Amino acid sequence: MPELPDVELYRRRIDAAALQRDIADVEVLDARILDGVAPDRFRRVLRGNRLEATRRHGKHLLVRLARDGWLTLHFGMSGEAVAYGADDPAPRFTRIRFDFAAGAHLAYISRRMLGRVGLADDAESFIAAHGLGPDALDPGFDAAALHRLLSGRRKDVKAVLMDQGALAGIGNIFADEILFQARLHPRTPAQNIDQPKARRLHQTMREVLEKAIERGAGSEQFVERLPATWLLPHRRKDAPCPAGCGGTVATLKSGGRTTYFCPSCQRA
DNA sequence: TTAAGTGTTGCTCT
DNA sequence: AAGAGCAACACTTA
Repeated sequence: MPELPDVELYRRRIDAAALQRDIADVEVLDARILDGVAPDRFRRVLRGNRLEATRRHGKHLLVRLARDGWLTLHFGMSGEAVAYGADDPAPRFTRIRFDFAAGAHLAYISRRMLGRVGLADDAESFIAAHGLGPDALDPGFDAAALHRLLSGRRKDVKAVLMDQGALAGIGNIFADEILFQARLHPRTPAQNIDQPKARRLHQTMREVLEKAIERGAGSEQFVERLPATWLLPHRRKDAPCPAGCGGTVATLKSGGRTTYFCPSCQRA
């Protein structure tokens, strides 16, 4: 379930349960998940090491190691990081298991195998190498920066929001939610968004992402904890518009992704 | 049984 | 050149 808010939850899980503990062993259960590093080297680097600090950039989670650089985690469409107790079994679809000396475990889970885990020398160069734009919640990424980003582009606003090279962290679900709450049609050409609209979009973006983090995005109960006025709990074709406008939720395809929106309150 | 899915990359066509 | 469309990746669920 990993977009920015979900990855933020996984980051906090690691902070709470895995930081500053000696790594007794690491088991790579499926080597296909490793990006550019052989399982034996991965294991050698991690064993006896410690996770010192976490940092999130968009949907990427970067973990500084006590020695030898950074561990990089990306969760694809069906990934998760879960801490669990010494005597508990590893969750289903665990692809990498970290065993801490004190007995606790950390599981990197990826159901569809679309995530990637690797090692990097340096967080900044990793971000640059992946061509990532600023994190969507970076305080420096303000309304003016968003407006600048949108202004030269003919692409749909939704496509820009989801473009990790433009700004990092937003995927299909949260792009729909942000545009719904900002009352913008997903097909609006980016360059048609003027400064006041960009300001509103920016504020909505921050509110949605921050509220999602606060309500536990990535956890099982997340959707139930959301205000009923959000689109997310009503992502079904023909559902009544949760804003109460009287319209019905419709779908369209954008970039091969299903887009949910309310045609009556999100005018083009 | 078929299809669709909270991501990304790489290719093709315009 | 920018952008749209599509397949591929792997596997579950509706």
